[in-house]
Amino acid sequence: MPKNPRLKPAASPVLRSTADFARHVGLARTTVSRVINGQPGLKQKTIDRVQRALAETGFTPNAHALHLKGKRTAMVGICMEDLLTPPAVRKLATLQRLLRDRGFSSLIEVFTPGTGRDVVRHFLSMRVEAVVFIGHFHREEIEARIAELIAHGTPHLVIDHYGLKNANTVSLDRSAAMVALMNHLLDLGHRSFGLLGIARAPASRYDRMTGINAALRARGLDFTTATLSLDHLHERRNDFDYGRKLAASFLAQPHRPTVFLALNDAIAIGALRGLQDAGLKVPRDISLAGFNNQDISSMTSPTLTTIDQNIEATIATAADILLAQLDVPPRAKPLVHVVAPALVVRESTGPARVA
Amino acid sequence: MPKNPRLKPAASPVLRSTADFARHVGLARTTVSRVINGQPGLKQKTIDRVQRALAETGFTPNAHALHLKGKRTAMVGICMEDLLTPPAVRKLATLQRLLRDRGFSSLIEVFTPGTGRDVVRHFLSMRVEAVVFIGHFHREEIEARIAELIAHGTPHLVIDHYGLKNANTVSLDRSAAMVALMNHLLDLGHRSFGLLGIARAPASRYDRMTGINAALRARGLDFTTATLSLDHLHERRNDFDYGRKLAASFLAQPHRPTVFLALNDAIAIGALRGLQDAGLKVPRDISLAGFNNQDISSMTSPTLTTIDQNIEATIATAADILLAQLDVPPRAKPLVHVVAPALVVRESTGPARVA
DNA sequence: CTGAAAGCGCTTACAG
DNA sequence: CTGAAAGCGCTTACAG
Repeated sequence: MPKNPRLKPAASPVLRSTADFARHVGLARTTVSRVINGQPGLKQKTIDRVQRALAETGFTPNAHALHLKGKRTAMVGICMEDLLTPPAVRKLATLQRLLRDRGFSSLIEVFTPGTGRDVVRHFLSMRVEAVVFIGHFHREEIEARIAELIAHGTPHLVIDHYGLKNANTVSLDRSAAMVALMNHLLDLGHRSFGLLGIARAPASRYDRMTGINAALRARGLDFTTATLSLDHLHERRNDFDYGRKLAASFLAQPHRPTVFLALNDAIAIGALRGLQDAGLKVPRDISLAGFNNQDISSMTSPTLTTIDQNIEATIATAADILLAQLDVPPRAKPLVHVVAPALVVRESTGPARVA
Repeated sequence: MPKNPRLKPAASPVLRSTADFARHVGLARTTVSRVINGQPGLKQKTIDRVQRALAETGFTPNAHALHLKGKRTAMVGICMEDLLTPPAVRKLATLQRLLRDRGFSSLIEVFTPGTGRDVVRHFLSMRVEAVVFIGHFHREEIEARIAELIAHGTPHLVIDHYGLKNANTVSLDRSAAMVALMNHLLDLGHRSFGLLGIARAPASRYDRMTGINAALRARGLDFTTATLSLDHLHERRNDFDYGRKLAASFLAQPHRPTVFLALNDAIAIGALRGLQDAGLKVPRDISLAGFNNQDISSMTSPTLTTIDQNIEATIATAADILLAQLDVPPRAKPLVHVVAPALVVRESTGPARVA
């Protein structure tokens, strides 16, 4: 092995094709191909010779040529809404690992508004065997992409965006999550709920709003009088700082809810900081709940009551559903799977403070 | 357009090749190819006809065939140490975005111990134009991979692992980071330092230990008496919980340092929780510093003194270095770039408590 | 302006 | 047991 390969490129010219390689070993391309693919009926001596040269030169057959010849690409395209929110990244990491374990490599792209078409086109041109979407997307854009995939006969799966037309989906029952959380809070005496970053209008039967509404109705409470949202006062960011600002705005109001329900743990932790900055104690003065059960939620003071998405199980299911679609005629009806969440009660929720 | 494409596959058979497509439009493959590649000298009417059919059918040329014909793959392989630590993911997200902006797609794989060979082989078989490693790897394994890439004439870059033989690297000057932090703490009167998750032996001139040593020596202090590490008492995890456990172990010791230096923000925040659980106030009773300046570090109570890696600038530099290697003869000497960190002083560090 | 032919790097019948 | 030939889906000279 040369000491500095950069200075002696001539010593071992790069072998670019089986033709190059076969010439180098002194055999026919066919023979080389057979050894590489482990086909029977070769002299052990020939096999050894090729294997040794393979190891020495590090020659790798061109995957593109293999795929042209009909070998499956074993690639899955993954469209991410973003690579910044911890739960989304954790889903990606889990899915990537599961796919890798089953021999698939992942082509990962971020699907920013307007680029969806190009991303899916790129996946199709790479002849991926399936496409996964992780996140919540612009409805019409993703539905158009899915129609395109269906027309091409390429299986798809959407993780986290329930209610898309003709789409195979795996998504969390956020309604059930909120029912569980609301019941916990209602039992603690809470009747006035501040919503942090949670959209007002119910969008589907598995949305948070649906659950909040249902839980209130079941106790004979009215949504409009029981909830308050100040989301419109700040630029939407869904991060710590947004939560902190929202908390500050609530404290500037005359009427203060007895509990905050946050869209995610980041907003909840930001709100916690905002409340503590104002000298309030959680949960003595006000209760607080997050969503996602990120690791950090058990490290704050107080620790955070939150919802666990059960990501490992969700993604395992998703991988199964996805791979089951391969090599099988497409289903007539889309497959819709809903995952149950788990309420995690910690220190940040307590009895409602009597006004 | 059919209402439900799944039920009428016969209505629009999937077009798999330019031959299929050309037949569908009633033209020669050559002509279709020329339209797709925007070559001159075609009747506008022909161009329109092809474009329309392209839009209607959603036909996408097979990328593998294109690459076989010599078209560049415009792919970059990215090897990640893991997809779980926030700074690593942020680097990945930033790099992926920059590469995409310049027309490259990213093939992302997690490089777990022992899989390095397969990962790099896969990248080579896909004929990626360059390979990036993000993280800190098993030294011999990554050096072998880099030698392989060099032998294949494929450019590479390692982000975050300084001191690899013959490797192009971009890495943070962690030594300078620790010097800045130590000087800040020494000025506050600290003389006894608890190290949380920070390796004891200096590994290179840009390592944390090098900086800690240098800062102590400059004040005439002895490393052995000035620092204490209890890392060995718990299973290494580098997460919140590891920090919490380490803090508890320190509190069980007879002699308590006046400040904790943590490997990262997660360990620092876990330690903060551990200290608070024991009824201690930070920084009144003990000071605490993290590393990475994650968003969360400005939301804790107290907010965390930490080090900013300046990830955006680092990755921008990395992308420039990487892409500059393309279409250019390989450099004789490896390129080694070191990035300067920034100390971020917040509430968690204060004057040393007098014993 | 359009089409038939060669060739990219492979594998797979088919001959020897 | 090994090798020459065809063909996967493209593009690019080269003819018409």
